[in-house]
Amino acid sequence: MTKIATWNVNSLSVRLPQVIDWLATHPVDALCLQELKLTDDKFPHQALSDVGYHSAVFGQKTYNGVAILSRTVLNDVSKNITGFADEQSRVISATMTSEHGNVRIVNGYFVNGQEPGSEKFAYKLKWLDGLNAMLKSELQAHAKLVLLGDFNITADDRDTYDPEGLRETIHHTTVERDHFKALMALGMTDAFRMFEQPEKSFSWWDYREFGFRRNRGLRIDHILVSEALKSRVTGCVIDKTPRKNERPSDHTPVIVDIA
DNA sequence: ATGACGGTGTGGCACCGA
Repeated sequence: MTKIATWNVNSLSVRLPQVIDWLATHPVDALCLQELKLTDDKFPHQALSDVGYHSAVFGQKTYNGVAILSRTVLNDVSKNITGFADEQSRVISATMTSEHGNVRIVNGYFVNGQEPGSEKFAYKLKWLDGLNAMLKSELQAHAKLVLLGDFNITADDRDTYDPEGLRETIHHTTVERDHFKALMALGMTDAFRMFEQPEKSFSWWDYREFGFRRNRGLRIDHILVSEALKSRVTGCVIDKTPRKNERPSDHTPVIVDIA
């Protein structure tokens, strides 16, 4: 069994103790992090190595920053989207060795986009096009591939607490969902939806207005698996428990099991 | 229509996230 997880930690400096606690109870083979909000030189390699993880890191000051933690050595690490000039540290890819042979991991902190029609929204769509192009070539090189992270997109109306009220707002627009579908069209499957799931399953809740307590959330953290892995996927769950911690991240981990 | 909460960097707040 190989377990791979994703978690937007919203500052690794603040959340490191929670990450280490979580790994103790959920000793996944790989954990992909987003929103490190720290530079490479501040990354806690030693603390994570002490609990058995190698790390590949692409950090940035204040914003963004992504990393892959793995029990086995990570090879062929690449940063950002090939062929897409980006000032922001949003993607890190690496190959992990597993019982299934090599598995390519593409870990992304997708652009938020702020508001449809804004410059940031235009950047989000261009970024998604760039990622799509990169994924196409990654899939040609690596049949067994996982694309995961904070997508900042709800895949459909099941992924939001208020489908009608939030229709065509950020994370909910048709054009964002079309870009999500375009990634799936490359041969990727949303692992979470391969299985029956509780209604109103979310991976993010606003800090404000008791968002978590009222389950006013979104499912925007996703794990997509390639065709070659799909038949081996035996489960995919959201672990809400870290959202109950003191000083939690606003996101919570998602885990996929590959038999 | 706005802000609400939390993180960062810097500064007595502004900016950003989703």
